[in-house]
Amino acid sequence: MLTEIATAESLRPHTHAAFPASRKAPETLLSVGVPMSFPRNGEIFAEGETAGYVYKVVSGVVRVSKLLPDGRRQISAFHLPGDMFGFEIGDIHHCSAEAVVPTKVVAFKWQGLLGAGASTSLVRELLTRTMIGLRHTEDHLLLLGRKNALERLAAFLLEMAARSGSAEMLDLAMPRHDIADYLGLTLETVSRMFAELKEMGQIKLESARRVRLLNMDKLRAIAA
Amino acid sequence: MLTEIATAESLRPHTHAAFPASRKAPETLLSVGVPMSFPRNGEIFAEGETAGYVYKVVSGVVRVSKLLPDGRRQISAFHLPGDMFGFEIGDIHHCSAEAVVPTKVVAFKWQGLLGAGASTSLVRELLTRTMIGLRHTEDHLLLLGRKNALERLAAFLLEMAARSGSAEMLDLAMPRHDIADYLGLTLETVSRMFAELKEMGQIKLESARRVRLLNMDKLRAIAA
DNA sequence: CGTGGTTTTGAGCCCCTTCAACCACCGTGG
DNA sequence: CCACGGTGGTTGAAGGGGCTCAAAACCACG
Repeated sequence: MLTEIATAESLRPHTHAAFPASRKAPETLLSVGVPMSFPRNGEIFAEGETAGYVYKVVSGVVRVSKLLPDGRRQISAFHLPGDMFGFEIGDIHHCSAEAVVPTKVVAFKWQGLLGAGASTSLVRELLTRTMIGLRHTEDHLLLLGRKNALERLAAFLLEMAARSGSAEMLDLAMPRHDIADYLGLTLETVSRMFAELKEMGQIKLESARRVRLLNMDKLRAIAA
Repeated sequence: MLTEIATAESLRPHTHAAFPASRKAPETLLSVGVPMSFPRNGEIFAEGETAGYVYKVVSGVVRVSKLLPDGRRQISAFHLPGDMFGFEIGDIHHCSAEAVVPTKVVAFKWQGLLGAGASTSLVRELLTRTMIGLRHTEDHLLLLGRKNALERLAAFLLEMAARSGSAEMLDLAMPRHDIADYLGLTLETVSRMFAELKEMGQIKLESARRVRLLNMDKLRAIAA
């Protein structure tokens, strides 16, 4: 999937560029890929900034969020290795993106991908990825608009399990506050719902970030 | 292929083809379009159905929604004339679409649009439209996750005003129940927020569906 | 006029938030 | 080795915003 981009990516070692513009692009098929790395909570781009690049996660976790003027925050997605993010219509980012943990990404120039000589298959690949994002976001609308706190947390745990190998043992990269801003709750409520799922015998908390899912089917029933 | 849709549609009790199935669409890039019309609350497609077409609204209003097993509903978008909807990755619809009022749409075969000979400009057009949908949905996530009832209704009125010519006089096509399912509220709360905006002197209700926006800037401030 | 669908209004309650305190972990330095 | 501060997480008590349940009002249409 996305072979042209993947090729460009694998051709290049992961260096620690501070900013895309600071590196020269090599002459390859789609040579605009630039490896970058960010520390925990490092800002990849901010709402209102000039766009121009799309990003692919190599390692780590990225959160994409929007802010209200008074500081209320909504995280629209967590991105894991292999995911792409940063798609914009105009030249302005209307979301911000930060590294949840130390993270490596590759940045691709949007112009390079969609320029005059862009192959149909590549544009179609971008279309597919955008549609995947749209589907995920629409599912999340249902969660935020209509599910209660327990259902939201169950759905979150199942989503994370599905995306990290579907193992019963789950390592969460993000703190309670991020989970809360993703699920439209407060961190206290998230903590209480963890406790409630534990009471119900559906999960076991090895630590705050390590969760064992004891009964995925039951969790699916709870997630509604 | 032109008759395929018409035949499939006419099998459903509450959908009607607008024009004779034999009528050919003009020979343009989008020459596979089939006009269809639907009565109020007519089902355009349902969650779980086989996909294969994308739709463009000609007249009327369409709501796209998702359901939970117990009947809770979330409307992800209202589509007005000129909008396109029905984009799917696989061959299964994971949303349903219905006409809010008597509505005319044109259906395009997805295969026809993205087939072997598809032009890059057309694929790019679809990409842009999908990205517009993604941006709208992400904005709506913030509304559902973090805004209170009054802010949600103010944002809704402004959105509708902006999309229908930005006039101060607004004609809402949809009932309170649909507005509620779009905003993640109950219809009673929506009604109460209408009353509150009226109390505040921000709107005037000519009738339940006809709203005069008295102070757009103040409404924008309320919508956060 | 009735009639059915839609909208408004009222009263009580509950889920989640708010505010606050406490705890658990961890790297640092005396 | 333990005191120490800082971050992150849990737990408790109280309050409120939106929901539920209920009934009345409104309106288009026969």
